Amino acid sequence: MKDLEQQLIAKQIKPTAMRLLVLDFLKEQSAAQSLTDIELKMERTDRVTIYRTIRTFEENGLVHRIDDGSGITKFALCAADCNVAGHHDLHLHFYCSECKETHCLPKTTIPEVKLPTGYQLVETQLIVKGICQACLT
Amino acid sequence: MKDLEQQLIAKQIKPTAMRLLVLDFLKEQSAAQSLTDIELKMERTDRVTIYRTIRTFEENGLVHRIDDGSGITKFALCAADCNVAGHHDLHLHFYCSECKETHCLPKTTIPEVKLPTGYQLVETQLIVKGICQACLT
DNA sequence: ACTTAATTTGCAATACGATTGCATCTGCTT
DNA sequence: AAGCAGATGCAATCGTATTGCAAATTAAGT
Repeated sequence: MKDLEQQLIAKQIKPTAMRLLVLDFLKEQSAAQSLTDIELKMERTDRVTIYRTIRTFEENGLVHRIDDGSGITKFALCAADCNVAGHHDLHLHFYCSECKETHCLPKTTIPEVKLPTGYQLVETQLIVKGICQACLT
Repeated sequence: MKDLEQQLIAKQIKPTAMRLLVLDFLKEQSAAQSLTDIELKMERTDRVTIYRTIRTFEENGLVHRIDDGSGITKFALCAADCNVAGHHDLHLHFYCSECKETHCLPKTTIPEVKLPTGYQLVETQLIVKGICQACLT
């Protein structure tokens, strides 16, 4: 548990019991989780607390928000080298229309986009939909 | 008005008064519109009717749905060469964090993405966030 | 340990977009 | 003109996101 605490402290987040539990939970997940996912899969939880915990995590650059087009916001732990200032998702997200799970694909980089003149780019977000490994077999 | 009717008929949509009004409205917009946008900007409208009208348009490949990450689904007319079978957005969408408007940038094509083996791609969706021309000046 | 101040947590309540059910209306067919 | 199918409008519901407030917990000082 000590390492979880350290991880929170490193991001200037006070390590409360709840936060440790949520962080621990998120670490075990391979797919991005919605608030409802977390609420249902964890025991003895209050939705609002999860909501605020995740929001704190997000503000401090510990998790990033993913909008995979399903209409439900999901969250996943940031990579170790994420920092608060620019923790935009530089990797793409894969949404499986079969199992409805969303996975981060950090290995796959986002190709650079050239915008028409006059547009100033701040963030690029790439969602790829298809069928994932597990569902293909 | 005749051309609007033709446009609906060409997509196998029965040209009712409501549908002509909505199509006409959409044609005048430069930015993608949410249901609420349409409801508020058009007069004498019922949200549900707009909802179903837009859904019909979408199913018949007349408009496409845009999830720009704002949490609110928006819609825009498809380009002329869209067809029902594969009217996935092959262009990218630009979301201005200043004016909150979402514009289609049909001229800018989506770079090809190479997925890890085992993933089967169906659709690619690219949202770029930043500041648009109008808001920069 | 004890008190106090500041966060955090949990419950209730609200806001809002999306969606459905159903009754009515409209327009076309016979 | 009657009948029928689809379109429309209203009421109601669902689910997620979000806020207010009081109780509980944590951190800090004595």
